Amino acid sequence: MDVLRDLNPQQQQAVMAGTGPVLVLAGPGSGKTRVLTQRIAYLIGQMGVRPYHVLAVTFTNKAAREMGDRVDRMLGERGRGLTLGTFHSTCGRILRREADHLPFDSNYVIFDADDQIRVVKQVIKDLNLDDKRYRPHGVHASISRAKNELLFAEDFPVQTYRDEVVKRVYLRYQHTLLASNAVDFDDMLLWTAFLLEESPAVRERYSRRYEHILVDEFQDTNMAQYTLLKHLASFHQNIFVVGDPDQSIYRWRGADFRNVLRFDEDFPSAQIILLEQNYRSTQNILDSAMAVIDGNPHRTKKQLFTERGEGQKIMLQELYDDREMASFVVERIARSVASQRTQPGDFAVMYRTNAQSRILEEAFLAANLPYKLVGAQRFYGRREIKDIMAYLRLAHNPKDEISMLRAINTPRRGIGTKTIASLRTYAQSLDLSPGNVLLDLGVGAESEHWESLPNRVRTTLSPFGKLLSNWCNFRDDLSPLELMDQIIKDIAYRNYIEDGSDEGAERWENVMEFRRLAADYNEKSLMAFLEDVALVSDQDTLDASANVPTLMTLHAAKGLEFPVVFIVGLNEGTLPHIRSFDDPEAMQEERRLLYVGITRAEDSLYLLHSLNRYNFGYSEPAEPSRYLDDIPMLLIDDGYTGGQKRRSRSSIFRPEKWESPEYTEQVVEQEYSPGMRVGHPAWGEGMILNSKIEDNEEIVDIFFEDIGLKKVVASLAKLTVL
DNA sequence: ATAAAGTGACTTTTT
DNA sequence: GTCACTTTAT
Repeated sequence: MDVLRDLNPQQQQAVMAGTGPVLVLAGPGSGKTRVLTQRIAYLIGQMGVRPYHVLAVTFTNKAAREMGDRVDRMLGERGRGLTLGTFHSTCGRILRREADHLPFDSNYVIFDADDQIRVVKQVIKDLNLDDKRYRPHGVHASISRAKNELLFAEDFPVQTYRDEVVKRVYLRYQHTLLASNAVDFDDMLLWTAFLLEESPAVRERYSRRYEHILVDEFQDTNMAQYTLLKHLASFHQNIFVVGDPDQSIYRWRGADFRNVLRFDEDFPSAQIILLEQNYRSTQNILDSAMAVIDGNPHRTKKQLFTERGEGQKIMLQELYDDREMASFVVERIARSVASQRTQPGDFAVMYRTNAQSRILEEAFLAANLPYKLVGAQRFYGRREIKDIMAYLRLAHNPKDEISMLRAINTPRRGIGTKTIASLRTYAQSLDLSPGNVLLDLGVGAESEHWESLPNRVRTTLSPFGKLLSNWCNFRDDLSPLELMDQIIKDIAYRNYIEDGSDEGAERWENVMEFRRLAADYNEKSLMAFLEDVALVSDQDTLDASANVPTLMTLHAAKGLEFPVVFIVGLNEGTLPHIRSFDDPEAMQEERRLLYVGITRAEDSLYLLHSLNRYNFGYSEPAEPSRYLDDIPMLLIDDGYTGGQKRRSRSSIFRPEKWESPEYTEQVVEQEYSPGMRVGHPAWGEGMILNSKIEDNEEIVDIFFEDIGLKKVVASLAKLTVL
């Protein structure tokens, strides 16, 4: 196979490894996707394995699609029939097929993060628990963790009183899901692992079917995923995994990079292959990445190398605050593009938390430069999309209680909390789902439930029940798009959403966009549409076609590469994030996160930190990230020779608009002096401690009674002299 | 039952 | 500073 000529010896060794377990430890940019796809091509093209017997799993749809495209290019027709998908979609398919062995039907719906929290909230309310003491997010996190550890509610370990409460919530949570004929993300893995574990016949069937298993990003697997892989490989041990423990960044989601070590123990005959040659970055970038990651204990050091040469130094820049950081980024990009050396699409800006994106977006908007932001939440999380989804889901599966609760009074149709409560209690007393009672009430006085319910309740519910039963009747004869249009018309959704405001118009635009997405499913089922929408990830929404800079979190950046990378907010508290401070394991993950970010860069890397960082909308003094100290000076270009003034104040960057005539000609006078008392709209009253003019701005230190010392720019803060 | 006004948590990362 | 949820007034 001549493709092998393009591979280095280690890559070739991996691609052509014989049968049995193989562990490929692949550094960043070492061509792991190529190895995976070539391996598939090798198995099918050279070893005569039928595509039907090959299973390849990834974490994102995008990665799966990319691999699929590459395999397609190499094998064409010969590759048809290969199973290639994310863990969740693969499990989803198995669960639908094997629903007979499971406590739900094959037309189950998938509860997304938002639905999961809603269920927990509902349960906490139903159990009369205090949602201040037991925060839905926290309780859900405990449940999710348990599921990832393959623990059902019945087996939830109880050591504290809180555990006891969580267990009760978990039991009822799971009950609600099953009554709704629903599974959550964690369940998809959990039920599949359970199925393979409990039913030897099913296990054997799938293990024989998937004779060759390939896994991408293996370091991100959790216990459930690892277990199900082990079961699938139980008959043949033909499991080929690719991963990098240094790029494990999903610990909070249950991922355990120790699965890489476990693999070696569970499959003692495993061949281990190291890929260390990097084809992406310059040596300076790799050296700084290694300098950062070497700060983590207990790891096997990797020696990443490239044939690309040293390249430019790492650009380190200190700025006054996040706003200046954003302006700096935009300015640099604009200048670089203007100089014709680069294209807008060559740039990526990465940050630790989503909240940091806003200030960047504002800077791009202000400069009139287009950009794209990675994040599905922006679309699928919108109220109007969730509303329509609730209706579609309800039509598909009337048992879905969460969708029922959302749809029943959106738009308002006079069904309030009281009415809903009596519907729920009544349904519960008969062990029916509220949706089914609702459906039946649609027929009016003929309904078997009619006499049992108060007049007010049944007359308000009946019309909605009628609507719902209509949709349920249509659903199999209509395409997802036609059903959506019918629903939108029946509930007069446009009228509800378009209130004349710009926001209303935008919402309706989103609904139209959602329609276009549904139009792709004319030949497919409503179920397929619902499943795909539930399983899209942020990374999947990235469209590579637009030639504009990309903004994303460091998490979303994994697997991507860009000629120029900016990592912003390299401050203590942001990266590493303050929430990780007290947990050594979490701190190691923060470091890996930066490692992932650095290794995305091909040619240029900017590391930015600021003297002040915004937190909850307040600006407060900030320290540079500790990780910056780990990067050797000689790799760094901080705009000065020798790096002496590395963190000096004079390096503060001033955006251009501040140098516009109005600002530069007019000299700011010092208005405030120590001892004066002032009022601030948000922070209350305070006393001036110090005031000085800097870069034609008056910078005032104020001690506020309520929140302590703050540094503000007088012209921006709306101060009043008291 | 609903709209308006007030309160409090929230910001880590997502299939 | 923002969101979602709760209380209050209509």
